[in-house]
Amino acid sequence: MKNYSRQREEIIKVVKDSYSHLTAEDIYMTVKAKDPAVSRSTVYRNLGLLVENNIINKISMQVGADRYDYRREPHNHAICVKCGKIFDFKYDFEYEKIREVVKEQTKIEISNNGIALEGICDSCKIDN
Amino acid sequence: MKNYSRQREEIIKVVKDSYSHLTAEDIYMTVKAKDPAVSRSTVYRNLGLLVENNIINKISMQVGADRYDYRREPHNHAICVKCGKIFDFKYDFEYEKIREVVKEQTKIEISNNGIALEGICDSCKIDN
DNA sequence: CTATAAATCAGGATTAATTCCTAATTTATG
DNA sequence: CATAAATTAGGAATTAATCCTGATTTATAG
Repeated sequence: MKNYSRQREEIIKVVKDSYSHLTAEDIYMTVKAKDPAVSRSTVYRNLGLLVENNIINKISMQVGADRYDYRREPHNHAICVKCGKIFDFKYDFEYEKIREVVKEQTKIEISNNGIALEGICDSCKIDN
Repeated sequence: MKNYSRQREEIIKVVKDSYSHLTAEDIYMTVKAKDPAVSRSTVYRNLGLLVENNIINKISMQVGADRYDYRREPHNHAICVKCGKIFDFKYDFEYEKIREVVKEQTKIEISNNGIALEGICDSCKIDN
């Protein structure tokens, strides 16, 4: 992340402007609409850099491709492991305290911007 | 999960006896040591069934293959997104209350057996 | 028991998502 | 303006997981 690039700016913009949870492919298609020369590897490389620099979050999924969202205020995700739908939910976790406890017990510096939980959504429960 | 199978029993045993977080490949290799005829697809198919039936947990990773662990008392995971190491940690989450809140807000029936957080572990922080 | 149906299997082909590689281009630096 | 550093496009390669087919095993019903 040392030099400016038009492509990276556009990728950030796409993720920032979307309030949903996009896949790399979604982002690639959207950027490509504006800049047809952009390549998939540029999208993947930049998404990786942006995650490393805590500008966006990566959500690893049990089903389908990873998702990305722009890092705003902390919020939580409930993910359906059948269809991959992601819902935001509110819950008053003590993020700071959790971070400290984890650091103390495991030496891991947590980067999560919320807590992700998994289960089965309503419509997947019906048609099983 | 209607019929008995020797292969499935052995897969359960491997996951149960290991107190670490195994990949499908780890499990395949261990089962194969006892039963050289077992196939990879049998391992994948059964792991899927066992997850669906809440006998084991699947941990989706930002790096490398998914991991599996036997479903014992609830416990939490801190995962290094660089090297993929998984550490257990203790924290007194109100699992039941969280489950209710998520159900109410999102209609998702949570299956998690604990909470997973991500970050960078000590040794990955040093050699970056 | 034996016949039939249902579930499971092995082995390998296929797919999906991501990473890696290379030579060309762009951006920063002095 | 010249050189070094960062980034790119495009496509090949890799990885993990799923899917397919015909054979085998297990359960069920007579």
